[in-house]
Amino acid sequence: MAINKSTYKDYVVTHVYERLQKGELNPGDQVLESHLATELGLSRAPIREALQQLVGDGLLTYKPQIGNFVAALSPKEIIDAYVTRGLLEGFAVAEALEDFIEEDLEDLEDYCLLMEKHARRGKQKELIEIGTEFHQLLFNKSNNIQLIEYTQRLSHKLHLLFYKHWASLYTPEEIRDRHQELVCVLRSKERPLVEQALREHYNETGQKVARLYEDNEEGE
Amino acid sequence: MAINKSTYKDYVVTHVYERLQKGELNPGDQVLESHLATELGLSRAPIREALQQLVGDGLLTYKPQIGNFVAALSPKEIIDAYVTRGLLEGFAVAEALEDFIEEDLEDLEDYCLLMEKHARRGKQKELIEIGTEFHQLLFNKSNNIQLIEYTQRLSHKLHLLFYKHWASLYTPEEIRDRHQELVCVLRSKERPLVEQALREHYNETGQKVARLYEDNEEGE
DNA sequence: CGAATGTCGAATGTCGACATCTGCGGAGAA
DNA sequence: TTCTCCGCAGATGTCGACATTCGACATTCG
Repeated sequence: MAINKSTYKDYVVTHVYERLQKGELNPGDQVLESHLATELGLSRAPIREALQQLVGDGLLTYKPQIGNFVAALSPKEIIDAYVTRGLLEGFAVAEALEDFIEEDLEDLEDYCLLMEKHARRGKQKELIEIGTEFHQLLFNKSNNIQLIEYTQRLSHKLHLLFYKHWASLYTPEEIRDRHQELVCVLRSKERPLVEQALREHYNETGQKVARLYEDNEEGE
Repeated sequence: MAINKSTYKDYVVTHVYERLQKGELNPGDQVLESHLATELGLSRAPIREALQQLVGDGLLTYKPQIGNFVAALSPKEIIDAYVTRGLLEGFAVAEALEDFIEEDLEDLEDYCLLMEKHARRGKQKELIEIGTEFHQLLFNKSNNIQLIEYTQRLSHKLHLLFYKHWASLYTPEEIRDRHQELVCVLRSKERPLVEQALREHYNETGQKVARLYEDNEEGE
């Protein structure tokens, strides 16, 4: 696990991340403070702080006097989140368009091939890791702190809530082509094209993920 | 103020908002838990929860083992925040372009005139109120929950940190014209134009606000 | 006299206990 | 039998106290 920098809060946050990734916590589940407290050998204070941070990140929803629950996004909310992600990343990349040098683009192309390879071999974990790094390379070129913060948050939220589906959405060829096309558009250095391409990249994925959750209607 | 729904946390948050609006809390100031606790007659627990939420909203910055401070944005960060605001609101409006009916546009034009009037008479509070409502009308037409959440948050942050300058940035005529132009572009129903107009609307303001903070270099 | 160091006060981090509220389940009456 | 009401766990909300860490002042040595 990560180094225990200063407080227990980050440790608890990390722990919940892992529980989410392992699928031990699923959308709609209640996250009990006392349970986490005994599990980690802490009091409820640092647990509560960690949960509050997770609520701020959108991973949990908080109902006063009742508790915290793993976010259960409706199909519409899933699409909304992905659309917003596309908007943010598209703009971030467009703003930093001039900073992408040939070397960066070649690295990105390498990632495309790597993703295809991992997808073919069913190495889901590696596939997702490379995919995440691909997009991090993109929006981290921006030097707009505010923009990066929001993009990072949203990226994190989508990652933890939906990463488990990512390997089943596209065929290995599609994965490669979709990302390869982004690199091509980047090469063109045409700002509007870049923004549009990234928006559609995420719109498409959002639609697909949302379709997986079509039945579960838990509106309020 | 809003109804005190259930817990003290929201009460504390509201209290800090008011302190910020009254100028009793300024960028860089440390926000002491114990001070707030005695001031409100509460223990530190609900205070800490409220402060954490404010950190999540970007109004405070948190330094482990040291404390919470009112966010002191550098000029660059101010510009970044406004640019991001323009991006979000521009997209939100563009997405809901078809939902703006003539009546909405006329309401918006009324607001333009009202803003000019209040500005002329030095009614700062009313001016800001109408200005906020103007932009709320814009982005609240969107039905993208995720987008609205981020826009709302950022709007709130900028409001509390910089609203005090808003009346001194533009002349009454400029205020009217700037917003009138937004309505005109809205009328054109041209998506790219609308996005671009709102981006520039906020870019301009961001530049102006940032200039006010050019001296205060408090890097870390 | 200036700089490094020891010590003290204060603020945050954490804890365990109590107060309050929610939801469930059983007992009793129509 | 079924509906209603009451009371009981168990969860969150809040509190006061202790532990730990940071910053500043005072002291001491070069």
